[in-house]
Amino acid sequence: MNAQSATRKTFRREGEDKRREDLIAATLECVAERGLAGATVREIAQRADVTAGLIRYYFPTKDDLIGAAYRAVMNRMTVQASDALQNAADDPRSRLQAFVTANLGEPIMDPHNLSLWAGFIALVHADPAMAAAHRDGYLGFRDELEILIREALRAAGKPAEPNHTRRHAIAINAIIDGLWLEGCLAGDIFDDGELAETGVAAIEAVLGISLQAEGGAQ
Amino acid sequence: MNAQSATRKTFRREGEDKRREDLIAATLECVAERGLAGATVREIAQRADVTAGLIRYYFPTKDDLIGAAYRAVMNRMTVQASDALQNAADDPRSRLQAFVTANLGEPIMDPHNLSLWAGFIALVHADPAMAAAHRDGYLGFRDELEILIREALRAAGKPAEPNHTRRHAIAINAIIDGLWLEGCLAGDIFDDGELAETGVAAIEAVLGISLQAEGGAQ
DNA sequence: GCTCTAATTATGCAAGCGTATAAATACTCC
DNA sequence: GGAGTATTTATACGCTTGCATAATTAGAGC
Repeated sequence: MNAQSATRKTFRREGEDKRREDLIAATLECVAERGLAGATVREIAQRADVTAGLIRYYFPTKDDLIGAAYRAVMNRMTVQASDALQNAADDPRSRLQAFVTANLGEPIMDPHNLSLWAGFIALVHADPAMAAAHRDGYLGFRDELEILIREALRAAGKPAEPNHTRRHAIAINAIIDGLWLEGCLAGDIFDDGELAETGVAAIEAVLGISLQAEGGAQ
Repeated sequence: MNAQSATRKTFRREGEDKRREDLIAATLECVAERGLAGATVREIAQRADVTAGLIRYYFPTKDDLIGAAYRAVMNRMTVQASDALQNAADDPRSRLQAFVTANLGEPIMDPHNLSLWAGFIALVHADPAMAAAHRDGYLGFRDELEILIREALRAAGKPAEPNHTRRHAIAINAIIDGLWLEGCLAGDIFDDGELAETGVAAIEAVLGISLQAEGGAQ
């Protein structure tokens, strides 16, 4: 009978970094399409065009891969938001507006990102390490936001005491998170850009300033 | 050898409603403690002091049980928030404030609720039935909020056009959701009542009115 | 081109999963 | 108090999962 039926899979030896990235990317695809439960080692491997065993070669356990994927997503979102700042005007108010708008638009506001994020958040309660990772990310985000807020207030000629900026950062962080959530969950029931507009308007109200560079304080 | 070693489990026949509730409660315990992945039929059954097969007697499939549990959580939170309204003063502004404060305090703002909610949200993207269930819940909450907003604006002598109240409902819903999230995830880094205060202040700023009954419009 | 090694494949296993189904039993009704 | 039935237990099956490990091979270095 066919002597060469079971031919062994040919393969290339990739660099360690490249493989890791590919595996993480494949993981994200799986999670995006069928949720965390759909991200099995076999499915991930198939999508990365690799056999399942290789995953263990790069990640001690599946949870490590999942954790790496989580960090990758969070990092990606952070980088994308920072990119928006790079391209923003110099005026602090414009920068804050750009930051908000970036976080409430593509590609950050995406159902796939939410699925990943939610899947991990659900684990935070059970896994202290994951909880710490999350808290760091949250505080980092809020600190970045607080700086933007302080500078925007100053540019508008308003006082920016730590007491107030902390509270403002908490509230504005909530606005961004909440709108991001709404958009990810049911983006189709909102007009294009509606959430970003709503967010900017709400933030302007909270801070009592306009985020249009032209407009002044009060 | 011991003739009576394997004694069959004794049991009581419970009413249908009671059993369903018990099974849902057991499911919520499992999800809260170890995430959705920890909610296996066997674990749930054990916690409800019942054998696994019984679950299928009340729920055609495990997914049905999970869906029922999700609806139960959402319903519970909604009811708790509505209860707060029942006990609130008559003034529409007080009512809105009470609603916000209730959503940003115990027992609604609780890590367990977040774990449950997040675990389910992660499924929304993959499961259309769950997505529909969620959208209904979300829109119901927002509609209730929009009514409170409209009446608060009117009581303060401000115009309340549908265009504006819709936007306000979106923004304020985001504030509540976002702060709820922050509180659930890291309640210990906030002072008692800080999040509720922050939320009320932000909402007052967005609406341009005071929510203290004494204070007037503008 | 040969050798050596690290990267990759292939195979298997034990555990846990959801579900199906038959046997047992607690309760209801007469 | 005996019969009948709806509820519950018990058992088993087929799959899938994550993980381990042995066998292979691509590519680097000499």
